[in-house]
Amino acid sequence: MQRYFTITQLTQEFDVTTRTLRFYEAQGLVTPTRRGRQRLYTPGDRTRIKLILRGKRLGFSLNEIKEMIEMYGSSPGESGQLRLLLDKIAARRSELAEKQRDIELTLLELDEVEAGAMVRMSELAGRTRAEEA
Amino acid sequence: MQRYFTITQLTQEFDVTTRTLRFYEAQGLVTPTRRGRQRLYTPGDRTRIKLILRGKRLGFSLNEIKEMIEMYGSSPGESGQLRLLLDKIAARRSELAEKQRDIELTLLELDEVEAGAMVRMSELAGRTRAEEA
DNA sequence: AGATGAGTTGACTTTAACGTAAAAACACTG
DNA sequence: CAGTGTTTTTACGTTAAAGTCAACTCATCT
Repeated sequence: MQRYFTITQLTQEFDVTTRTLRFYEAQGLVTPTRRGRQRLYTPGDRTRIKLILRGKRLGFSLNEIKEMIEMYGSSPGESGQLRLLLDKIAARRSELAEKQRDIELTLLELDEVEAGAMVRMSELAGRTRAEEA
Repeated sequence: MQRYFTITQLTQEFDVTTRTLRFYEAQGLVTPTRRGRQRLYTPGDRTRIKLILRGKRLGFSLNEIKEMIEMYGSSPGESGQLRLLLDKIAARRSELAEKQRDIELTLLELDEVEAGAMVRMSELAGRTRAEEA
């Protein structure tokens, strides 16, 4: 049961460079503790990195990702801030829903392209058999 | 029934700048015809622009998008090329599937954040009623 | 003819997200 | 204790995807 991860452990696990992790730190996306100069990443830091990379795969910018991550930790005491938080959540949800639709459409189009390719494939096979005969 | 779109029509419809559309053209992503110097976009060009923007929303780079768009138009006559095409399709599909999973996870987390916020909200409401009494 | 407005080209600038290289600090290993 | 490997800081470079600005063309309106 390991309490801390070194930077290289994480770069290997997530296939990123140290430069990348330090950059994320400079942007305030993670804040590993230090033993002397050395960075020590907690399991919590590791989770945040996972969130960051997931956000990137979905095409969010680091700034957007930062906002989302901050939503996770925040528990605003004031009702106005709570409303703002709920609004942000709703906004993100509809963005994600749009991405879902985009994916569905793209998958459908891939189906069509593939179907076309299969047809061509069988045409080729037929021609080959004909030539063999 | 309009055969052509001007560049500004499309910038308004898709909320992009002319610079953007010209840039996409320079990258070979669209190739509007010309009347003199002026660009004329066909409905087909318009569709391609839609595809580009959809790709961007999903976090694909313009190069990746170009590859995908070229897949659509391609009908390779040779079986090796066909295999390559099918492989690319499969690769894209799994990428998209990963994005779908990423979205699901993110949505679940948003649910949690929202639930937390609702709890806080009702706490605040309770306190307010208590103070009124 | 002059002004107005849409469109074009070309060049330079910007921003995000890192890459790369240099120099120095530590930790161990023979 | 010299050498080796890992990590750190600092600083400059790079790439993708446009933004911005200037000068120009062309058609149209007055």
